[in-house]
Amino acid sequence: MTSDDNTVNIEIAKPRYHHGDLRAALIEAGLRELANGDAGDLSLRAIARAVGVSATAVYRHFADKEALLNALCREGDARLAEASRVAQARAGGGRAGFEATGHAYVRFALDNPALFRLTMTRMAAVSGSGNLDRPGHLGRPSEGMALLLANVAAQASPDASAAEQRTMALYSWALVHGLAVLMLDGLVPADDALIDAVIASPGPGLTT
Amino acid sequence: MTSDDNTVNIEIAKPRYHHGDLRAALIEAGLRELANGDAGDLSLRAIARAVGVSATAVYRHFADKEALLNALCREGDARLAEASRVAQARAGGGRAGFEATGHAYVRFALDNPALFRLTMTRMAAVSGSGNLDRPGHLGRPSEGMALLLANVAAQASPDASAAEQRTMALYSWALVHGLAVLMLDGLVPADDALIDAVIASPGPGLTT
DNA sequence: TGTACATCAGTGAACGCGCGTTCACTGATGTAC
DNA sequence: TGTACATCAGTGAACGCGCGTTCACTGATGTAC
Repeated sequence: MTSDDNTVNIEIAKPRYHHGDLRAALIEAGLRELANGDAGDLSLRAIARAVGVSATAVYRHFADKEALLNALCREGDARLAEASRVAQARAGGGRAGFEATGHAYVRFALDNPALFRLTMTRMAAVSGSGNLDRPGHLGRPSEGMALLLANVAAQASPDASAAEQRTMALYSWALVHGLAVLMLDGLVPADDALIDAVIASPGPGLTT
Repeated sequence: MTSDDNTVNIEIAKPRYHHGDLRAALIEAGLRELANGDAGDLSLRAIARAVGVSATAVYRHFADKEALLNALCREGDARLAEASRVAQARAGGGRAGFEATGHAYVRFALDNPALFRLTMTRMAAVSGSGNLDRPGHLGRPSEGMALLLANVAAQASPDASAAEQRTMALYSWALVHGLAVLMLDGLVPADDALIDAVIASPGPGLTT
């Protein structure tokens, strides 16, 4: 101890990961990276680094990078679903419910751009490809979409055929999804009033 | 010439790039790579390789990788515009024109998934951010979108305000764009009949 | 309560890879006189 | 028509980088007796 040690030499515990659920911590860190992050950049090493763990440690919990990303995809879907549930609870059912969940969908995308992209891009592969076409199913391509689609179905006129209802659901999903992506890509200003205006619009309808 | 040279030793001209417009050839090769390709993978070196030229040669024609990708984006937009024009010419104006250009938009996306993604993702940056909000403009966020939007505008009821027309245009764009992206991501089956059904649908409308 | 041992979640070094970009260069093309 | 020279579009070697993944390992934890 001959050194110029006039500072209190706090021996900071090495920022190694010690206790708790590393798997969960990795997912959390992945989400954090996505939050700051440009979607495509996300690397396994960066996530491990963010947790303070060697890259190798990841393989104790995930088969490979793909598996980690898939877990993030599932988490994104769950969070989108939660946002939808909250919106639904506030707005009730019917048209208001549709508009609320639709708005929540777009908002979620704008608030979590990289996560939203990753989620949607991987969803089909993660959950077995899109099942909007499963006969008899209105479609629950992901937990996150279930409420939005249910609201559309609830609105459909009672004499609509199953196919018509399906088309209606897809129509609404496409509308909201497209709005989200256009705003994400900067092709349309990301503006709450604009979101509402579009979702509330009667649309072009049929003018023959 | 002592070797076992019983084959006709055709001295194949080194597949170097010699004549013509390397810039154009690089763009062409980039499009080809995108056609087989998973969007994010596209590398400058791969494109150069595809043309048969050293990676370094690219810098004679583009400032950097970014500039090359931007050129591909512009080309994608131009091709989408061309597809729209063809569809429009076949269908004429009015509702039929909208449906035709809308279908062409989705088809283009399905036929050129990586190019479509790259184009849309970069468009705002390439052409100066989205200008759907330029006052007085219906919006021409890209050459490729102009026709679709024009068709929507032509359909709008004559007493609609500028804001209403704008909303209507965005509505239709979002619908078509969303459909394209959902199909691209495998969340919805990529099916021409389904495209038509959605585009022709009156939509959920207003049920109060 | 104490000891022997298996399990398990981490470690750091190392691998091979392809990337974007720089550098000094070369050889063909075209122009001036 | 011939020579000198500038221009320009390519070249290949090299750079530093971060990546995903493998490997043999270590040290703490928990269980059996």
